[in-house]
Amino acid sequence: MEKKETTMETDNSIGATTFSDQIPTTFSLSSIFDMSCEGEKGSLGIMDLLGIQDFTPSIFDLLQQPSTLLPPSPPPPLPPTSSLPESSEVLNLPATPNSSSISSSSTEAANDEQTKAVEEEEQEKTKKQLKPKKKNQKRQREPRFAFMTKSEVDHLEDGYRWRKYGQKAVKNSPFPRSYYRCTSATCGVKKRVERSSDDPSIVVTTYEGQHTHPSPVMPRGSSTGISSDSGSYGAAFAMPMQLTQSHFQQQQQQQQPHFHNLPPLNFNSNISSSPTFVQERRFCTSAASFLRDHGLLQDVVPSDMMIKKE
DNA sequence: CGTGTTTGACCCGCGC
DNA sequence: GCGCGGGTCAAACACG
Repeated sequence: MEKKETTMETDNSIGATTFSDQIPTTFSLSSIFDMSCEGEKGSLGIMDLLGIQDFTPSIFDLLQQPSTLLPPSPPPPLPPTSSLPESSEVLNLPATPNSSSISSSSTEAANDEQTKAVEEEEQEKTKKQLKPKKKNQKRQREPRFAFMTKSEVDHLEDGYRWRKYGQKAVKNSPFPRSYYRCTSATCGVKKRVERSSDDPSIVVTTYEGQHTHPSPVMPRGSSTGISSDSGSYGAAFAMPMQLTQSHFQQQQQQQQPHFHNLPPLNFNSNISSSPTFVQERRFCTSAASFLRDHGLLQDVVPSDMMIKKE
């Protein structure tokens, strides 16, 4: 296709370079939970799943009642998780995000070799039948996590480098959905970014997959950065933290030597005093309920931030 | 030149 | 089986 003058000035094309100028003055992360229940056909209902109508009226009111941030419906029933790769979608159980025993990580590692073999077989088969660029293999679903972020920018800086590989119009929404992929060659993490049609100030970011590498953006993040054992959970959970830190970096125009990828739910006291972080803590509260079964969590999350969701 | 974005085409899964 | 819509690909392009 002949590319004409690219006059696309979509507000979602904000790059990392311009992001710093558009840091939201108010950043309110509202909720996070498993999006694995999101069906292929139902992805359009993200807002519904997220209960954004309930969210919209007053995030702060809701923040006063963390329990209201929980998904309106209980987590989807877990199909028997055999070693089949298709089960990856249901692996986003409340696995320990900050421990190496994360189930999705180990399971995925175990599945990886099996799935690779299967994939190669299928690819070889289908290569002859289909265009090389297309794969006939069953699409595998990584664990997904969605954030609702009150922000003016769509693409939130989360410490990783992303390459946009697609943009689609969303049905019943004036805002497009953008597809990003981690630029690391070995990392297949993707994320989707879309704006709520109900409340344009709300950005829904959905992470899919696990980072297999530390954050490349953070200068000293390798030691405590998000590694394979935290994966997407880490990315997902660290994102608001990083944004918060980035936010304050922008505000204070100074470098913080500890600025790096934080492990999930590793609350850094240096930023915990900020008003924004209070919101982040609320966010993490919601996340805590999400991860309620994991021992290490109690070590880093104050008990009053934990929610029993039964 | 390397990296990231744009965008139309294509594939695939699902509902009817 | 067909159509719709979500998701992905990849060439062309933009930019530093």
